[in-house]
Amino acid sequence: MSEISKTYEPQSVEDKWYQFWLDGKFFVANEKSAKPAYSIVIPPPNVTGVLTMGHVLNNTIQDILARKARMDGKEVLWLPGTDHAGIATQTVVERTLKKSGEIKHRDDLGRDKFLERVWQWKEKHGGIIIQQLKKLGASCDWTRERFTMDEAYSRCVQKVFVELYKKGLIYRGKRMVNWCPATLTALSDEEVVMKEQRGSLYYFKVQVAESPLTPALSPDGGEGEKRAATPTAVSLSHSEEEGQGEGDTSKFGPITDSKGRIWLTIATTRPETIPGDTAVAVNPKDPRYAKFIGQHVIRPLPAELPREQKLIPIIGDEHVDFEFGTGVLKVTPAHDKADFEIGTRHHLPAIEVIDARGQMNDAAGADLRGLDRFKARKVAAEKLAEFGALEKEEPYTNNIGYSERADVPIEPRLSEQWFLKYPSAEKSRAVVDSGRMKFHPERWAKVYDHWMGGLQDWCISRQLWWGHRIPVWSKSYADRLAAVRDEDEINRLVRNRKDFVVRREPEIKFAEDNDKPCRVFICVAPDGSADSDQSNLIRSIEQLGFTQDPDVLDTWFSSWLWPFATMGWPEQTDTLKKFYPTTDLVTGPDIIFFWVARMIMAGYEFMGEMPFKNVYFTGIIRDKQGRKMSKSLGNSPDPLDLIAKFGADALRFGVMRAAPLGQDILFDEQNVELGRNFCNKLWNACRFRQMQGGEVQGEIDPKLLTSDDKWILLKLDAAIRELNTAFAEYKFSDATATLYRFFWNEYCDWYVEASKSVFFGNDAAQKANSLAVIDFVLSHTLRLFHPFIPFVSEELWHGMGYATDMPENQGGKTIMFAPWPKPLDDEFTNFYGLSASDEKFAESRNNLVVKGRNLRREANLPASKKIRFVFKPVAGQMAASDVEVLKLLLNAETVEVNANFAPGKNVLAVRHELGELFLPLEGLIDVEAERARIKKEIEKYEAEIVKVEQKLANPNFAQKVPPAVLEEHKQRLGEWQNKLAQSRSALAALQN
RNA sequence: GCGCGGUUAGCUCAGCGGUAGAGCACUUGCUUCACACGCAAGGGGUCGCAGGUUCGAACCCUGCACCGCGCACCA
Repeated sequence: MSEISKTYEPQSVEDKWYQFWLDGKFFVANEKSAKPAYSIVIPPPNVTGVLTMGHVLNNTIQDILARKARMDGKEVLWLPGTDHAGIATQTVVERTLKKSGEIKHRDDLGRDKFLERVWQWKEKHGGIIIQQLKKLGASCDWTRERFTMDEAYSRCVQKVFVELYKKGLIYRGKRMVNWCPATLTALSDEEVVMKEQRGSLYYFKVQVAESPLTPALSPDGGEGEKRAATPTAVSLSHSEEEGQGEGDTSKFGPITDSKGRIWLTIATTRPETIPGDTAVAVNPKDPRYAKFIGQHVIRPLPAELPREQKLIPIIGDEHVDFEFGTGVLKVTPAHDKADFEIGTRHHLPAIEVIDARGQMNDAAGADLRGLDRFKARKVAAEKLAEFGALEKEEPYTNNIGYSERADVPIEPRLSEQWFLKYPSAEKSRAVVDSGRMKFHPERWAKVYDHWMGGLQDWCISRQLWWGHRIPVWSKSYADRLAAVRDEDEINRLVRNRKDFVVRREPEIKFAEDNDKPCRVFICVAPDGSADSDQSNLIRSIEQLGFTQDPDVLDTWFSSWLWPFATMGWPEQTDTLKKFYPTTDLVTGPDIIFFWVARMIMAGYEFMGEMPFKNVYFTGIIRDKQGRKMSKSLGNSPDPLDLIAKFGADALRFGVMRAAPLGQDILFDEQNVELGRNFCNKLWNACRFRQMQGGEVQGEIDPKLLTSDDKWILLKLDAAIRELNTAFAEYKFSDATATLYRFFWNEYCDWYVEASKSVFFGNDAAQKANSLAVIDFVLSHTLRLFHPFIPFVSEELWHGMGYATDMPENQGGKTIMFAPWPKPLDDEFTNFYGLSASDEKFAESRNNLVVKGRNLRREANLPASKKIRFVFKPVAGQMAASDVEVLKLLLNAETVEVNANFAPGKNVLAVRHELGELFLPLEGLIDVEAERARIKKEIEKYEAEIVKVEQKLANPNFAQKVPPAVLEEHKQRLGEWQNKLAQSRSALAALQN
């Protein structure tokens, strides 16, 4: 520290050291190192993203772990990179191009041109978040930075696709998917969030087509039928009075009108899908409706169809809950997941009535055609009302799926997509259940287990352009014979290759199926280079008329390979050998299914081993009011602004202090301010040391240790132990709290203040020894701080000269590799004669100081006024050095030690285990105030004594309590009684 | 509906079987020669409610209430 400024100025320090670390290649991991490995892969942020508070939390923790591991002597790899983030990036680029007026839709550019623009965007913005991480101090090995669309990475994705395709785990199917009408792509179940939505429940009636021929249709003639045929039930209104309360199935039921027609009432939230209904379902056990199974109803929409095309069957299905709604369910296999399943069970046709954009198509009929689905809902209800079929519309709130990203209701839609049956699921589930892989906090293991227990196949294809294009080429043939004509050529092309799969759909049976159309799929892993074998193969199959699937893969289909695809897989690289499985993964619980679970499965499937040993789930950062941080709320501070204002260390420290294990964090700028103040305190404490002059002192002379020296060494020891515990449990907020308490309260407030009695004196040997203690404590403390506040600790490490004291590779060059402090061992404590009684004495003396300061305050004497104290030791002598400390800390003119002091009038007194302290007031005291204070004290002591006495009086207590506890209580009682006696005599003295 | 968190000082949170704690905020006094991004002293809580276990409960058990989250959903 050549120039010693009064306050710490991070701006002038941080960039300098970051560059120094980079230049020194201190972040670079060596896979050939003999040191034990520690590794961590960054959760790759979106390539076009900017740093958020969530990133700050997450990456600070990773940096702390990485830096601590280096100091522990580990070979550390913290592997950074970014994710291509399919939908997010494509949307951003497309929106920007639209805004600039360049295009109206991405089709205007075409796929290749558009992708070119995305790449340009990536080159321009992709570096931003990386630069921001550097600002934060992240010690990633930037020489190994990866991107999920790097060429090598893409090859991994393709290889994985082929392998899973070969195993039959990836398949193509027309299924009900979550369709996003805004982004026009399918989504996985995980990308759908349920949201409450206010709407209406529409009740409408449909006529049973077989009525009014009722008598012939009911062979059994049960209860329900009677009701149906009862003339009193002709009213079409289901008034509320009819029902007998909730769950009363008599509330609804078939109704026969005056013409003998039977009507069923259906409740729905989506009348616009009526044209897509292909059945009406009732529960076969429902007495009201069971007899109608096998009959038909007349579907009211589209209205223009002839009657015979409106007939849809009434089917029986256990899925129908007869307590809910009217007990009659309309079945729309093409637009509802549950209905699709019913449709499959009953071989119902599926009629699509809503198109990809969420608009009604031709099949929806003349009334709805071309309308948006929500508009169509209103129109459909109006139409039903017009026909007299709408019985009522009541307000209704239900949960519906939203596209998480586009924030619009998803449309369940039948669509041909690629699906993955998850591999290695059992092993992946077991590894967490058994505790071999640890989750912190542990409770997430249960969430994980639950999800793993209900795995649904993963829809992996997306109708986007930005991403890994599906490596499958296909060609349709009108009949099998046409396919056979190409077969020889295909076989020739793919002979002796392992990186391909050929499949025909549907499977062809010889002879009889010859005239059915089929498709041939060839799945190839291209390697990207222009004149490779694979490229030739692809060229050849394209010449045969095969075309590549236009879809890309879900972003997470590349992310789930991150822990090994970034390390050179599929080669068995030295990096993989050294650093896989990784040690810790630090991420948010919101991507436990998206990412964590899938990485575990990929790890087992492709590496045969778990990808990480520990997973630390951070909390979610919220604002002061507990709201999630979001751009639209504007409640998300820009971490870079905070760094500019307070410094990166301050931000790190503040966030860590506020982040208890796995709990959400209510973030407030005050946290950062606290961090800033703390760094400044550290700075100034070091500055104080510098101002005492002299070289770094190495040797501590045990003979010259003061009680304060011994105390602070013991406190340092305690702090190291606490920190180690906190690290073992991933409790970073505990760690920062310990650092704060140790450094600010114990070291600065007590030790440094006490040491001034030495520095203001003139015993040179004693001064040198105190400096040696300070240097010992500070050089350890800076190391304890380094993982949390790397910049200021490095600055001070050099500025104080501690670096020069260390071997080159162990702190001599950088604090990054200085060894993590060990708790003091027996040899040390014996040599320096440290014992628990030293600790107790110093604490006791400090307590005496507090009491003395109280006396001064009670007497209303200004802190600056030098006054005389008299100390009457209870036994033996107090060391002169301790008396000096008393004098200094009490800001006393003098502390007179007098074993025979007999206080006269107007002398404030306080009794203490070390002795009595007197403050002669020479007539300045406010007697009344003092009496009031003592009376209050007496009340407190009396209350405490009653509490303890009651415990001791309980006969059970003495019998059942451990002896130590009993003894402690007895002692405590004695202490309170002593204090009480003192206060009483003090009160008496004042009455003189 | 099932599950998971939470409920402790004005605020944010520790404590998880033996004298209720921290930081911030608040009050008072300090331009004390490292630091006003500071120093010193202080006020403030029947630990959500009701039972139970125990010599003893903020802490363990059982219910309940409220807040938050996740999963599954019924039209």
